[in-house]
Amino acid sequence: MSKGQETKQQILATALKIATQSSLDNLTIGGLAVATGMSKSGLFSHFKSKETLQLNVLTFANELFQSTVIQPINRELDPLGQLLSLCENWLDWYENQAKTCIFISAAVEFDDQPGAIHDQVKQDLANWLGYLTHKVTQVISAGQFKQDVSAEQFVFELYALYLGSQSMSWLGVEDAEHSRFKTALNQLIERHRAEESV
Amino acid sequence: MSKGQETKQQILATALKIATQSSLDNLTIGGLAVATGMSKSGLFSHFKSKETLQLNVLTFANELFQSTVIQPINRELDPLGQLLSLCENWLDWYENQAKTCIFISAAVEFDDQPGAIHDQVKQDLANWLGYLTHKVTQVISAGQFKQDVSAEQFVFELYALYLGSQSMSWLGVEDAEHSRFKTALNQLIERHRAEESV
DNA sequence: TTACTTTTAGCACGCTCGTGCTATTATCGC
DNA sequence: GCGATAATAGCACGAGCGTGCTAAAAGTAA
Repeated sequence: MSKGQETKQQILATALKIATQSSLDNLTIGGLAVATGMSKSGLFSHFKSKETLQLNVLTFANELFQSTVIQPINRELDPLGQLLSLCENWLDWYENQAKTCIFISAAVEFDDQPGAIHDQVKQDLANWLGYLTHKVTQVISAGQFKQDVSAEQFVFELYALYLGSQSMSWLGVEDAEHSRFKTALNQLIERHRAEESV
Repeated sequence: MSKGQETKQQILATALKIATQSSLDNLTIGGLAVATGMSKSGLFSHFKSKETLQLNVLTFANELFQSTVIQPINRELDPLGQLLSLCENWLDWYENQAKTCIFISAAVEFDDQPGAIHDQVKQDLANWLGYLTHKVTQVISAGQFKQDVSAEQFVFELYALYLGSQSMSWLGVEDAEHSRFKTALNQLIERHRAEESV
């Protein structure tokens, strides 16, 4: 990797940290330059525009999400085990970052603001929910969930719980162990579990 | 009401619309001045700072929330009926606005940004969730929910569904009738309903 | 080492923001 | 109607933003 690519990755790591703590559109070239110890224009020349920078941050976040949430799940577990493992990694994701998920806050911030970033965030979220749906479908096929379970409805409720847990922990109501989330998740799973597999 | 108070309310109505469509901290004095047809400084003198303006917008939103969501519920219904009525009004709230709830987006935008607005939004959300919890407690006391139901856990799940519905409809997955939300809400209620009241 | 390319810094620009100051205009109690 | 008070407009400021342009420095291959 050339020197340029190297510092570019380092810039993006810092940018992701800032964008997560603050927000993707409060991310400022000048602020990022200070945080990385570079000059504003030196940093800027890596990305030809702020929008490109933001898109690169999203790509960087995606790669990190892939490698810390999706990739580490044990493929030898049964489908339900994989789903549960995925949920744990997913919780860790927002816990290890600044208690917020950049995709979710970016979705809120750019919901009204059409453009490339809006589209990208939407795509990223849709991809992730699609992946979850795929996994739930596997659980159903494996006979661990009832056959008439709607994977889409299940994922909706799961995703809702995730959002709720984040919002509640921001309010200082949800505890560090995500008790409310886990209680609800267990009930959600028990409700859908096939009888013979209980 | 004096002329000043009158135009101030009108400004706040416009400001709420903008802040809901866009966001509370993207709300700009200049933009609001154009939207109301006033001069920047003329508008500014109503509020001594931008922060005061934003706080006033929150107060205005609270009053509107009170009068359109909380106040209209029929007090003669039984507790569960009141809770359901509340949920319907709550759905209408974010549906009638720009498909987003200003409190929720403000909570996301100011989660990292300490200050008066952060505190106010947090307080507002906590108040609302507290009110919901109070209502659920009444449903339990009235014997319509099982006696061992945790009102806090119930409200957590209800609130999570609300967030989920909003996020999903932004993604274009949830339909206009909030099918996923309503399906989940029905199940949530049935799960907690006392046997003898089914 | 040399020649070429890539990476970085310095500087300036136009723009928008929040906010003060001063004057003008409208409102309202007497 | 008049005089005091409140509301509004005009204007300017300093700061921060994204973004170009040009030169210097660092990296890289021969």
